[in-house]
Amino acid sequence: MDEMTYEGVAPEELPLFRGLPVSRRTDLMRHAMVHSVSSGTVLFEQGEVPNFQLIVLAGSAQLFGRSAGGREVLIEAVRAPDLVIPAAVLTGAPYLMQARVPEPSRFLLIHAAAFRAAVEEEPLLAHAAIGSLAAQFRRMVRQIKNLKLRNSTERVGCYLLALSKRQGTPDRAVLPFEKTLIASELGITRESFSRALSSLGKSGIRVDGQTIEILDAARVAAACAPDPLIDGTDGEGFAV
Amino acid sequence: MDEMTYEGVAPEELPLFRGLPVSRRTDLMRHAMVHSVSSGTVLFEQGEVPNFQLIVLAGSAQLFGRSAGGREVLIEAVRAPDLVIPAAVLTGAPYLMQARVPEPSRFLLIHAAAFRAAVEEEPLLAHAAIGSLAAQFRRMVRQIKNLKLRNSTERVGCYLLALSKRQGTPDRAVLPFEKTLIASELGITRESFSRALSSLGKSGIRVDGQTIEILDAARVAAACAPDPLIDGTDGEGFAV
DNA sequence: GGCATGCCTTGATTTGAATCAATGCCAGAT
DNA sequence: ATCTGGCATTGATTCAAATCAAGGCATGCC
Repeated sequence: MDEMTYEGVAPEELPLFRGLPVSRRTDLMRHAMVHSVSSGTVLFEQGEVPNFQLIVLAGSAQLFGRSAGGREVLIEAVRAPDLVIPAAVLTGAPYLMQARVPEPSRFLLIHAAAFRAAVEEEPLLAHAAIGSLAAQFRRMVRQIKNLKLRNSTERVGCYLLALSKRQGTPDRAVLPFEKTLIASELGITRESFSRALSSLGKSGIRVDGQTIEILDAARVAAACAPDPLIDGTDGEGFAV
Repeated sequence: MDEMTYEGVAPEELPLFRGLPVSRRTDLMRHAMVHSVSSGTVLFEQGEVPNFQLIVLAGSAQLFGRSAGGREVLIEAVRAPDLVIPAAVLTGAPYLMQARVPEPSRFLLIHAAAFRAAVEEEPLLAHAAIGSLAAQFRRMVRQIKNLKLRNSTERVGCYLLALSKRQGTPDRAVLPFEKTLIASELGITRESFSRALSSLGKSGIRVDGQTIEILDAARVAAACAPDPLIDGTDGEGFAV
């Protein structure tokens, strides 16, 4: 299929809404709309107070942290289906990150007040919000451990191993976005990322554009000490 | 008062339980117990599956991340009254951090399954859990921004400014624990922390043991570029 | 007292990563 | 086909922070 721009779920099919009383769902949908946005769109800026709970129906959003000096780093990518920073929306606190869209994507926007009210009253929604919040919290903890306990080469190596595992291809990994972005996600410069990749060459890694061949995963693991409590994912305990 | 070892709230007075149907509260308390623990106690290890939701009634808990190599860093301190990593308990996923107690403290322990069930069914509890999760998520995001966007001296300077503000003493800050620990929280070595403090001397800071005099907060701020979206706290939106 | 022990500071040195700079390599536009 | 702009690599160099090493200053203990 070409024009696969808009894959993903229809709003009514969201696991988030599964099992919800029909009245509740229609009520929520009255305070909601679907937005299709093109690559590059800024969804919100850091410092803004949330107006909507955004839900990724298709595509993804990238969350950036920016310093006063204008330097910008990728903190997280949110993929469909998930909530975009429920922590800010549910507390009504200003966003700590900017959200941008790296590919054509579709979002469900629910007015913040309506979403908060619905979560307060509806245990199933609360459950979904808790699942999303918990998963996001744990991703942040993993990232902090990664930053504090590993050097840059280890971070890169473990990133590749985790990626290949997630993609189901033990002998290679395809980078999901530009190397510069990945570098900032890993807390290093693009140059250091490039050097880390080439220094992993002696552990059995070959770089070909966005594709990284992993010739000897065991050797990479020996060099980088992957750890399920840092690199793992929690699986789909709570779908949204 | 001497013997102020056990300050803090009584379990029945927890905001968490405020407004809860009495039946629910007694039901929860049947699955709960209060534990008073001495300094140094390990509450749980990273990798363990949670048995209890721990709630800090008095004192605090420190959360550490450990690498395979045995290196250990402070990730967060949880102070009364708050939940200790609801993210792990509510998802049933293994702890990503070890919890230790740095001072005599008192905890309420609620059996994990009972706590999960209660949160599922009781909107008020769900609300409290969401508030705690959201606040903790945001603290992690701030920490990541701090690590990725600042150098070590900036981190130390902003830490001191935030501390003095939190303590209500604009002209000084009292370090809440050993410098080695704070250093690991800030992602640097104790030596670098010490050097950062002395290099902040030329911005108007004097070190006297655990007390740091801030002679000229404006100059420190100029050197370290504090940012409410990194150093701020969200206030007590959701008390637990 | 004297002497461990733990925590911190300071200095010397090394090292990992950032920065600076140049070049290469596309994909898309003309 | 040639130009162009964005991204990536590579090398040279600088710089920040870690590491290594020594000493200081408490506190508690015998």
